[in-house]
Amino acid sequence: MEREKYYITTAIAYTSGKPHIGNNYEVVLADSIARFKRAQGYDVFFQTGTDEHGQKIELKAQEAGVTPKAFVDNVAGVIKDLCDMLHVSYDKFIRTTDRDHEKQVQKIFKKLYEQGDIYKGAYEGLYCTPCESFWTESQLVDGKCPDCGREVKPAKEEAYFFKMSKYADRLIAHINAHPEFIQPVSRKNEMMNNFLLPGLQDLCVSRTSFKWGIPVDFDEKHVVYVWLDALSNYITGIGYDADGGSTEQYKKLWPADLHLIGKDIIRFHTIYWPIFLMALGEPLPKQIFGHPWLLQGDGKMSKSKGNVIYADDLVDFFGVDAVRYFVLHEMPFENDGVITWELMVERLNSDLANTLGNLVNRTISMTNQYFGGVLTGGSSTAEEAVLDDDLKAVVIGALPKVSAKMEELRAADALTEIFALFKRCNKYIDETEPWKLAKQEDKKERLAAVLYHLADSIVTGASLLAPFLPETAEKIAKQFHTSLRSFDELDKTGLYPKGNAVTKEPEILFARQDIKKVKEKADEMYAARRAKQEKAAAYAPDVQEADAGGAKQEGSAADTAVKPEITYDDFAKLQFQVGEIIACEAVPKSKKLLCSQVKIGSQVKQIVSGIKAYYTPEEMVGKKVMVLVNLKPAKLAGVISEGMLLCAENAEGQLALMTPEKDMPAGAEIC
RNA sequence: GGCGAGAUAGCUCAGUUGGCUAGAGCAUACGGUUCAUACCCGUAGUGUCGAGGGUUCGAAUCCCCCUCUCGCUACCA
Repeated sequence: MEREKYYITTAIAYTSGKPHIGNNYEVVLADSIARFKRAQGYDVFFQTGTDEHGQKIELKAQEAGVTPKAFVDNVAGVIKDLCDMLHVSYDKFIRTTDRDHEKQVQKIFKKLYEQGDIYKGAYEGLYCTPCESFWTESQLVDGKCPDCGREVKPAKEEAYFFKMSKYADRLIAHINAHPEFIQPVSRKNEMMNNFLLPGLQDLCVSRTSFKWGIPVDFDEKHVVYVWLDALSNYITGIGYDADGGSTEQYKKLWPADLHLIGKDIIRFHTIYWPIFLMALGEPLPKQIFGHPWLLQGDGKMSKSKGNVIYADDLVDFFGVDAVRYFVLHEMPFENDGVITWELMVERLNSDLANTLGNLVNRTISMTNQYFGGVLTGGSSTAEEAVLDDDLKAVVIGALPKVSAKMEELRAADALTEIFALFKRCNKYIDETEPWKLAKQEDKKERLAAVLYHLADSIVTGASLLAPFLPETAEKIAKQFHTSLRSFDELDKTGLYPKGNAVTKEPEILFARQDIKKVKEKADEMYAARRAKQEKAAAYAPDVQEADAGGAKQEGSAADTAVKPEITYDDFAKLQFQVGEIIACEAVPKSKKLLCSQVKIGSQVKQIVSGIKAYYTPEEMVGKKVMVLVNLKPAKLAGVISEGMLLCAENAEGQLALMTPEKDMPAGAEIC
């Protein structure tokens, strides 16, 4: 009988830099699901990989003085190494720079173009030449450019568009008919209310502003939009062919059973991707799960502080399985999880060292002390066996419970169920008191039986644990000189071979850690990293933060998108002056806006700025700031704004007002 | 501003269609035990179930309103 297939994917990681631990969560969760499904007997195919095109990478490479290809080769290598280090059992690691992927994306683009879903169009309509910007009717202020107030005229810039609206109704129907399609369900409403029900805009699926992408083969000025490129990996990786020559593997695996992604890219996966697939005439993936994030709790993670936690740091400190356990256990289902060194140590000590490690250790130790390591099986009276039956019931009941949790993708709860089994074993030891039995000559058989049941139960527990902590499960089996069991044997007890001997030298599975020492070590590591960073500020893609799952913020503080060169005349059109804030208040009905009265020379202008998150109205007053004064007035949240306060903005979007370095009068020209 | 989610023990959360003295884990205290990684087992807790009002024999659970938090989205000149 042929086994049922299960195709699972993660988002492919964007190769702009090394991902931190929060990003590795996804691939560990996917791995646990994949391993669990394999253990359940499914024919699993697990794909992960890297997303390597886009302007941001082009810029990063430029900055580093290397070719984009060299840049992504490096980062993709780092990402793959992290996967391997975390024992991620992917079947395929796809890169969007793989030749066959690129070729298929070109074919897909062409196919969609030829059948009319992609059309050559333009940024419709109203163009302001000096600003080099397109505007829609609704964006105009008094029929003129909202930026400079000049006339706009109808114009076109060539680009390819995808007819999203054509498929919107079908997608809405599909989502309504398949409540499990978008998980967690709360995300479904967001997609419906924000995008689908208001009406989908056609999506621009090509770019001409940069080169690092897959060229449109029939129109080489254009490269394919990164999301069309990246999303296609799920089918190109398993042998899809747009010309109808898809492989047997593709026919078997598609549609995917699960796309595991971060909650930030749900929109691309639940709207654009399904519509692309509809256009290609392919079935939709069965389920898309947008998981929450694992955030660093003790202070903001930042490159400059050097306190970003990477998976390899944690592995170095605690070992692979402790890290896997932490990210799986600490991540709830819908809310973001938190990672701190304290929490990490707490979980490790409490669950892994105390409950599990100590259980294995004490069982083996007693077996050695009382029976020279041999588990004969022993025998019990009917009265004694009552305790055993209770233990066995828990052991046998474990697999169904764990499976039910995994069915809902609740890995954290599944782990809790497994640990309930180990806790039950500890309790069993207390109930049976082997050390007392050991002192009674006539209880030898009972003692042997107790230890046998323990060993037998622990091996079952370890087998359940294997998808989550593969290395630990193997270690446990090895200490009992046996092998892990397959899931279809887990409804039985008494499988441990009688007469078998356990190891003479039990190994500590997880050493307890002291939080103070761990913190000290972490601080040392941060300090060392800062020092190293200062030295090599230039080319260090492996210490830069990344956007996991293909999030593409164009440009960061360090390297923002490059704007076209301007002439001195262009510059001279802008008038900057020093302004003094004489009054300031929050704009009602607005979350981010402050309204300031700014004295500039003899006049006072009212200026609205989106800086409420960074300045209180009180601290604004009295500040001398840099003002763009000849900006056309505009209404913001119903309030007139007659200029712009200039700020510096960092990668996190935090703002700082620009002030003169020496005291200058309000109204002083900035030139 | 629009849409949505949430506010329960010190911490993280569970609480099905309203029903007996509101639960789990971790942390804390006490007791037991000693095979074991100062470990394990047991017991004990404290909670105005965010504020107020209403429906009901009865509400953490339903309705109204308020406060706060969060998510998506728009805006952020």
